[in-house]
Formats: sequence, C-alpha cells, structure tokens
Amino acid sequence: MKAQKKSAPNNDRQAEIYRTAAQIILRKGYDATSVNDIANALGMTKAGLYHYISGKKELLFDIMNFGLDELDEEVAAPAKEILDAEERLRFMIASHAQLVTRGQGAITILVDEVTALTPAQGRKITRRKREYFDYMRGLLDELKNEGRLQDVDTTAATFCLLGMINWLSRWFRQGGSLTAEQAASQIVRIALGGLLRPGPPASKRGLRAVK
Amino acid sequence: MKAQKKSAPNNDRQAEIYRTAAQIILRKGYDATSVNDIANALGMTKAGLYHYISGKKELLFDIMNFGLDELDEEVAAPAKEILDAEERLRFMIASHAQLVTRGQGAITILVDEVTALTPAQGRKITRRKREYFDYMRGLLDELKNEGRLQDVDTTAATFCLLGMINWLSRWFRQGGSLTAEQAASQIVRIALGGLLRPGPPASKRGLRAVK
DNA sequence: ACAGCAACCTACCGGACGGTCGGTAACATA
DNA sequence: TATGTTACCGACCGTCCGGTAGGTTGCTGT
Repeated sequence: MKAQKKSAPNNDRQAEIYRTAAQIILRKGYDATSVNDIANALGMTKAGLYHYISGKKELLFDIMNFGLDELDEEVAAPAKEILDAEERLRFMIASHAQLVTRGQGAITILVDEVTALTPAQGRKITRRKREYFDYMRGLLDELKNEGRLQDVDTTAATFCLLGMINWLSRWFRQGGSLTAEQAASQIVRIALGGLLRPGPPASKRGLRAVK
Repeated sequence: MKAQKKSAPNNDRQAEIYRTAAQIILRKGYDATSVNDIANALGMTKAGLYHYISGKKELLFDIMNFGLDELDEEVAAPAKEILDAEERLRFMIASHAQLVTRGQGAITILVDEVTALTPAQGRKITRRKREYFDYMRGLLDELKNEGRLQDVDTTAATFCLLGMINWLSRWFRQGGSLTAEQAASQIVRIALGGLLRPGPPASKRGLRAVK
C-alpha cells in the first residue's frame, strides 16, 4: 500500500525523524535499535533515511543535543528569572519533571547512552550535562547559605533530585492514575519536604548506620 | 543420580563469571557487550565461556536473578525482622543503597535491561521486581496509616525512593568524596526528611504551577 | 594404565547490522 | 523541453556477533 503524504517539507520531516527515533531508542535502547527500525517506523527504507542523517551515532548525538536544548529553554532559562531561591528550586524540579513525562520530550532521557557516542561527542554531552548539574547544585548551595536547607551534602542531594526526576521516565505512563502535573507535584513535595512528618513519635532520633 | 555433585571449581568459576560479566554489562550495556568481551575479561575465549553458559540471554537472566537474590537476602529478608516501621524503612533504604554501591553487587542495576530478555524471562524478572516494589509500598502504606507519613501518594513515593537509590550507580564512585556509608546515609536523610528545613522563612507560601 | 570428564581451544557458519552506490520519480525553475 | 534538486528506493558490501563443531589438554578415580 502506498501512503500518500503531500505536505512534508524538510524541516518538519527532520523534527519528525528526531521525535520518532527518540521514542524508539527510548523504548528499546540505542544498540538494540537498528537504523532499519527507525526507518520503518517513519515509513521509509534505511537508504531513504540516510538522506537525512549522516550516521547512527550522529543521529543520537543530535537527539541528545535537541533534548538538552529543550532542558535549557524550558527549565534552566526560565528558572534564572525567578528571584526567590526556594521558588526557583521548586520550579526547576516541577518543570524538569514535566518535561520528562511528555512522551515526545522524553528525549532528555537519552542522556544515558553517552557511552554509545564517540569520545569527542561524549565529552560535549557530558559537559552540557555537568553545566546543568552545577547550576542545580549551586542553587542548593545558595539555599544552604541562607540557612534554608537541611544538613545535607549538596552534591549528593543534587544527584538524588535528578535520580527521582529521571526515574520518572521508567514508571510514568500517560493515562495512568497520576497526571503529569500530579506526578511532578509529588516529586516536588517529597524532594523538598521528605516522606516523614516533621514531628515523629519522638522516640528515637539518631541516624543509624547499617551493618 | 542425585548425589552427583558438580565439582567445586565449577561453582567458584561460575560466580566469577557472573561478577565479571555483570561489571562489564553494567559499564557498557548489554547490547554493546559481546560475549567475546566477557570471555576475554575472564582470560578465555568465547567458545571456552560457552562451556559455562548456555546463551547470552540466559547469562543476563541468571545475573539478574543473582542480583535479585542478593536484594532479597540482604535487604528484604532482614528488614522483615524489624518491628518499627520507620526503622524498617530506614534500614531498607540504607542497605539497598549500600548494595548498589558495592561494585560487585552492582548487579542489581541490570534490572534495567529487561527488554533484552525473552518475553518469558522478562515476565519473571518483572514479577520479582514488582514483589519488592509492592513490599516497599506496603511499608509506606503502613506508615501512612500510623499517621507518620506526609500527605504523599505512596506509589509515587516508592518510585522516588527507588529512583534515588538506583541512580546511585550512575554517580557513586569508590574513592570519591563520599564513602558508601555516607552516600547511603545522605539518601536516607533526604528521602525521610526532605531538603528544606521544617520552618522556612515563612514569607511566601504559594505553590506555583509551571507554564 | 587408562577411561572419563571438566575445561578449555581453533576454526568456522549464518545472519544482522551500519553504511554506500547508483539509480528513479516528482516537482520546480527558466 | 532541458536542467537541477529533493526525496526517496533496491541491491549490495564488509564486518562483527552469537553460537556450534570438533578437537586437545590435564586431572582424577579405579
């Protein structure tokens, strides 16, 4: 059968390729996804797809940068305009989480597969990731200086934050019992306020090391 | 012939194979790891390795079960003997986190690569994972009933917990600025108590929705 | 002394994959 | 009508991978 699509200019097609490829790679993993898989999902052949991309690695690299662009534009940049540090943190967590839950925007997660890139590409992606990480940790440091933070290591805390947010992509499903907004708000609540009530039974108050 | 026992060296070698394979797969990913890679790391050839394993997928499946066994033995089982729910949660987070940081025990993380298994194998692993998850959520429910939990969705909270813990494997490095115990204790503190101090400056108290 | 078996090896196979080459069909421009 | 460009396709190539066949070596029990 021949599907007929008339309106498909270059730019739209490119974006469609990124989006489709990102979804498949997100689901099956980079190595397990063949260029053929991506091409077929787009209704074309491998050779046809190579008209748009210059290689499998380059496609991954482009997608990752696309995802990081989104992150900068929708999370980091708007956050920088919020004056209050606590509110800024709240915004970053919530908007980052919502970016992850958006199926198409799930691109961000591909940041995992850095090992599949060439060393040079990997270094570039890692640098961009680190920039974002450092900004977030800096925000926590700021809060700590204001005395608004619990006594926690800000590096570890940043990783915990990103862990919760990135893990969203593993469990959040559109149409599940939680909406994207609800999931994001849960993460904000847990990250900022923790699980336990401020005033516990007041029986034991010591951090226990294990083993 | 039930009395027939496999010779002793077999078992040691088998365990060594699991541990070595797990480390490589953890670092490079399942698909990017060839059977040859694993064999070479063990100082043998591919055909030699096939003396011990029955296939690449089966190896992965065995490793995953091995990791889940560890999780049951070192986290779930001991936890069940702790009476106080809060202390039980504290123990589970800390011991699970430490299991993840132990280089060799890093096996647990392989739980990601379920898609690489056959459907039947995948179902079995997923079932075991879900068992663990359900136990953890049940613990949170218990705490909630006791009124010791903040107002959070226990399912989302469990995922957040596991997100933080599993993410450890991405950033924790032996010999870094934090010891395994310190990292585990940071996670416990953040998960249970949150990032922010109980009493904030009490200036603005509004939840901001994002964009 | 020798059978038996565990623990490897070299050599090879079929298939899948990333990538290329030389087309072609449709449309725009002039 | 001639020409160029964009968007694709079928066929093919070299490589590497999972897996197998059929050995060889060396220990062990009898």
